[in-house]
Amino acid sequence: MDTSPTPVSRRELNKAATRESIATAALDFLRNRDFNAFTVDDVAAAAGVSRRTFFNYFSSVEAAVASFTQNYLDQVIVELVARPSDEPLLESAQSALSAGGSARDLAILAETFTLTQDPQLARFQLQAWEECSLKITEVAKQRLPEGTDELYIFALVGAVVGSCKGAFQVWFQKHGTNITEESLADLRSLLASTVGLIRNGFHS
Amino acid sequence: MDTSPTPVSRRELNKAATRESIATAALDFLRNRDFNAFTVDDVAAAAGVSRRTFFNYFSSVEAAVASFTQNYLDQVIVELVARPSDEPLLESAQSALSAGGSARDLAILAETFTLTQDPQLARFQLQAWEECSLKITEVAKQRLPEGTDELYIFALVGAVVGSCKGAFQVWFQKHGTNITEESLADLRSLLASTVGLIRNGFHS
DNA sequence: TGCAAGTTTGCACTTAGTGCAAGTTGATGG
DNA sequence: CCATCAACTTGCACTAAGTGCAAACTTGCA
Repeated sequence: MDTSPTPVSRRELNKAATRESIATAALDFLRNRDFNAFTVDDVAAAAGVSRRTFFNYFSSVEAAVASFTQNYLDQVIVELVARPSDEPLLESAQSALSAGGSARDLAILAETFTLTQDPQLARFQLQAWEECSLKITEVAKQRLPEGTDELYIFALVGAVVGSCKGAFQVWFQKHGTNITEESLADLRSLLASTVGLIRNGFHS
Repeated sequence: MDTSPTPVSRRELNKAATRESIATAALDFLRNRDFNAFTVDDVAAAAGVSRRTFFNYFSSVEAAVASFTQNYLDQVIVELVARPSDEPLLESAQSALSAGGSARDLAILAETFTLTQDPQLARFQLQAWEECSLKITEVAKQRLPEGTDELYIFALVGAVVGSCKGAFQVWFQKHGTNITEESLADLRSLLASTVGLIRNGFHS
């Protein structure tokens, strides 16, 4: 457990570090400067990398910032596919959401709900959720019995992802980026309630 | 009914015509050329307008194309707020969705599910749905009894919008951009089923 | 008719994003 | 340890996006 089972090459480590460094630099600029008061060159310089390398990693500053949200949601998907495949889908979803991704990524995901004054950034965040939906749809198609109605699958995934996004927003309104054991417990509770509503219906 | 009740000035008519002309030109280019084989200058020229004017109306080609989706969803919202305010929300939603917006906007909305190979366009489409969610949230807050749980509202709106988006996708997979009385009836039926699932639950 | 307010346009400028070729760095086998 | 190859980084040059500004033009209104 102490030595990583997959021997990670120095190359991969470097790439990961560079990626991280760029994303962090981008986030810092977004936090501290006015929304449009900096350029890609600034971010690249702060990350200790050439402008060209920046674009080798991300197609824009917004994409770099959205990578945190991507990471978080990807982690949730990993948890989801790790669930036993005979477990009911909504239970798997709730477990995966409770397990969650890294606390740091979650904090940044929450923070980006405010940084979303910048419409271009908002669009990239939305795309992260959309890709999450696509991946979940794949999982759902494998889990649900052969020949399940397409509408059921698409509506289910859309409803789960859409309402959970809502739950994250409500959670952030209450707790801000303040991640503690209590606030995380509250998040789990909100997500559980949400999944419950999806399962049992909103009954208008 | 023959003369418009609100006297629309020539100014407004001109602006609307220009806007329409630009959006249509943008859509045509997207249909006929390869995704990145044309520029804003091309679109502006085709619309009979200067490059600068293009940017007075839309911030990008993608925004121009997404305006059709915007229009359609805005129309649905208009239908929604027109419903009696004592009607249960989910019934209002279903009626509004059945009434729908213009058939042309709907056809284009459907079509954009394929044009979505272009990620930047996809992001603008997602933003249209997101703004739709925001507006519905406003309506929901006014309709639901004072003091309704925030989570309930956000989850409900997220679930409705997310699952209906799914329904539109399923519908488009079946019918393409072919809008007939039959296909529209099928769309209404799909949306009704979807709202039913939201109301009564997915029961995993 | 003539003035005020709203719209369009051209121009100049900064920045985003990309292809390409040359330079650097890490992995690998002798 | 070195030679070699593949992967990664960088600089350069270029196209096109997007914006501020001021001049020209349209429309509304008295």
